[in-house]
Amino acid sequence: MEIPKTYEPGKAEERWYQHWLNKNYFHSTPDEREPYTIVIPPPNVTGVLHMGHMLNNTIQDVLIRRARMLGKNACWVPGTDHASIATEAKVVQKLRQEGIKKSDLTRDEFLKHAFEWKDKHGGIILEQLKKLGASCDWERTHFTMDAEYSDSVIDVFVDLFKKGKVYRGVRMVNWDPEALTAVSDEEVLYKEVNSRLFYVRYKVAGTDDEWLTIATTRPETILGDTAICVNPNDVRYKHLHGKSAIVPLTNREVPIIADEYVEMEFGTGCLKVTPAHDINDYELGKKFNLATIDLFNDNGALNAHGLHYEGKDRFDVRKEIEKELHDKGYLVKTEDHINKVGFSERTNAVIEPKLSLQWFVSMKELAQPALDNVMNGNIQFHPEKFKNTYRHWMENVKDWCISRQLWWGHRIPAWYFGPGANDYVVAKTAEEAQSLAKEKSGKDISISDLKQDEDVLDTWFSSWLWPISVFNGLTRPGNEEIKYYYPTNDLVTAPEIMFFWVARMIIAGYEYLGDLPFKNVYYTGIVRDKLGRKMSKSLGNSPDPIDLIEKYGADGVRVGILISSPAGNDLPFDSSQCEQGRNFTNKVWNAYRLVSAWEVRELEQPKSSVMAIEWFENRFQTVLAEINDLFDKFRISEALMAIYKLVWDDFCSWYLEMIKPGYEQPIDSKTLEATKDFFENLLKLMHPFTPFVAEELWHQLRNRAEGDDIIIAKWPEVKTVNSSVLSKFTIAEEVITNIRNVRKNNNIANKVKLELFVRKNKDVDTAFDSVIVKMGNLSLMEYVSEKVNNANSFIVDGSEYFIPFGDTIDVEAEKEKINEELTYTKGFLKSVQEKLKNERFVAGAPEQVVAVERKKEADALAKIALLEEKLTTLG
RNA sequence: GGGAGUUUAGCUCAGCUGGUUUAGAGCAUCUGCCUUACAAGCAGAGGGUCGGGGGUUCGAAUCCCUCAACUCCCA
Repeated sequence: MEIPKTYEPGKAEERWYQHWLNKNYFHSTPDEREPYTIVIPPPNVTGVLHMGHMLNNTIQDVLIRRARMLGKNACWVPGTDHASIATEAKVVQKLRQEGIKKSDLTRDEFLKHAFEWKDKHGGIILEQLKKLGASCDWERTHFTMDAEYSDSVIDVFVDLFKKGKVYRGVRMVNWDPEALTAVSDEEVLYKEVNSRLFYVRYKVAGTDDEWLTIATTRPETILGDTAICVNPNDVRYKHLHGKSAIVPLTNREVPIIADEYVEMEFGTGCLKVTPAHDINDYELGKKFNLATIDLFNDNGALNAHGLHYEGKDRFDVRKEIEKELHDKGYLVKTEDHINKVGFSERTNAVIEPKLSLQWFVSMKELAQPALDNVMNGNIQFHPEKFKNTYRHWMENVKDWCISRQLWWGHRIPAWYFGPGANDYVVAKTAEEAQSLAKEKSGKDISISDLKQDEDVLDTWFSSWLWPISVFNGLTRPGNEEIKYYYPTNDLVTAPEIMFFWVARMIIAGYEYLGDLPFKNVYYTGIVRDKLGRKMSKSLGNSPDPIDLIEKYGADGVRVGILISSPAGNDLPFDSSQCEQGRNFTNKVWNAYRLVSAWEVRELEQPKSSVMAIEWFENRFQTVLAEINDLFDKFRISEALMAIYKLVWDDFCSWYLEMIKPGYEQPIDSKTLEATKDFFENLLKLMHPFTPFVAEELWHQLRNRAEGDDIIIAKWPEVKTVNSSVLSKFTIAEEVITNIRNVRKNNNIANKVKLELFVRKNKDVDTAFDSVIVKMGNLSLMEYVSEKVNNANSFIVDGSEYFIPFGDTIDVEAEKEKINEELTYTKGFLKSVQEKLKNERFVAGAPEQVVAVERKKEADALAKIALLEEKLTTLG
């Protein structure tokens, strides 16, 4: 049967994925084995796969597949997140295209549309993950709005409320006037924008013509001013302390207060204070008991406090008020100014700090165990540098605003029974709420009198329970699965969501199960394009992962994306890396083609093959130990590189060439069997990274019994290494490379057999001579006591090697080469000798270090002598 | 404004508590080969004063200080 010259991934991938599914290999149930668990960072339910997912999920699959081979009960839980803001925005947009306004729908009608949308687009991303080869336990697929999951979210809200950790309060929130919702601090992007600084003068009350000038970037908020603030140390304004100023246009009188918060150098050193519309002013307002005047409607237009500007948008008012201030003589001047403005991550609207009644989680106490257990190493971050960032945040943690003015999500289980600020209860159901309300109010209240809070919970308020709720750890406490799978092992995610998600999962873990949610957190980098830009939909610079898989094969893409992505570093992605990955799968494919084509016969095993096998055995063991170590340290791409080199360089370029019989020659069975064993072990190491081609060749290489699949094969065992074999081979390798160089320099074809004479200057091990003869294509290898004239020569490990080829030798070129080597060696010798001449070095450095330097000196001296001798011979 | 991190070959990165490192790998580059496993390949080669400056030390890519550039987080 003709085996194709290049590996064709498409069909094999589909076949093997289906095979794995049929065999139920991805499914896990608790048993007596050690569990190994990963919960997927749930992608947005309506999302599509992008390169960031590819990186993230490939790493998870590598970890889970290796764990499976190590004999652990591997469980990778997949699922999706309802992503309230993003999904609701998409549904609103889709309805708008159909001419339906959200405001025309009831909550139930809107949710019906939303669920339709979710059913249509939801889960596409999970199907895409299958193409990548993700070995998730699909029977465990969860969605953050599934009934039982939602129960756990509501339970936690009620519980935290009972513990006094959830409270309702007026707070300055980041208001998105477009989405008409509060957004969390983390969803605000600060950008530098060119704006203007307006210098406006306020009259000092009780004077005829004394003015003070303030500088502001937001003149439209003047109408909400309730104080002027100066620095108490500012001599320019000392006389004004305790006086009042008249706010332009409104003619309101406001106090002049003094606080060190004001920077004397900024602007004029006078700050206008608008507690309703700036977080710092709000704090000042609290401190000085100032009035707050809220100027804006929810949509960013001015309300009645805005006087004649009522109903106009904040940015229009900025322009108009500038003109009015100017016309009335209040505007002193304007300056160009660069300041940072917050934008909504979702709608890109300018965020308006706004006082609003919201629900909060009080974080300080909850955060403590989460901080401690990362700092003390119970939970490990990879790379560790992220601990610093984490600590900084956790030590300064602020209360978490968890209410969102949206419909898509978990509705807040608070029920209002009256107009008073405290006329509400928190309960899971209307019935419970009713009895609580009766109790609280002392009145007879019917269910229809209760009005449930309109808001939903922040999406992260459900995803922080992910590692617990996918095992129903809250709704069915202490169940078999939560006991078995929790704490999970490794979490693979992006550093951007360290606070949104990672920190909060840790908090929830300690609060609800008294234990960490995972032992290791592996932070991936951001996938960037060649120009270093973050890959994003809006830039259109992100390749479609599915296209890449079709072009290079899933294995090729997996290798391409992992080959240069150390933990925590950004990954500049270029599709040429996938090409490298595809080439790798093809290389292995062809190695198989070679091995499969040999005809076995009962032959004596050549010496060179015996040595090759002994060498590769040891080489494999060495690299295996390295790979295991790299995995333990989460240095995934380095582990991949080690495997890549082991397969390509050691196995294909060296080992197979060493044992390869001549063209159309048979092979002895011992060598063939050993080779197939090696091949199997290599496939095992490859399998986590390139599962498809590994499974394919596993089955091609040998006839397999039912169920003998590489996905559940046993990861190779580490054995002790005979390092002397390795060092002997290194010398043989160097001799062979030198022979090849002689061929190349003299234009001698590979087919032409050469003679090699060796003058040993010390004991030379001859174990690999047969390998040298074969790989160098020698007709003769002989040990001599005299140097050989008219020969190309080289020195390896103190011995001289001669290849007579008098006719073509280029004496000048040869001399030049020797001189170059001589210069280098002399330079090297000099640096070593300088060290050794230094008495303080000899006295101060450890004995071993000095001994090493002495050996370097001796070797260099011997080499120089040989080189100089060669030069004289050449004349 | 506060904090953290990064800076080693054209690119992406190794190089642990300073000493077999006049610095390694992969890719890219260059040269020669279509040698029947693979040109998606083989063989060989070139390429870095380790961001600049200063210091500690017998010895610094590695430790300290300083300057510069870039990145991220927080306000």
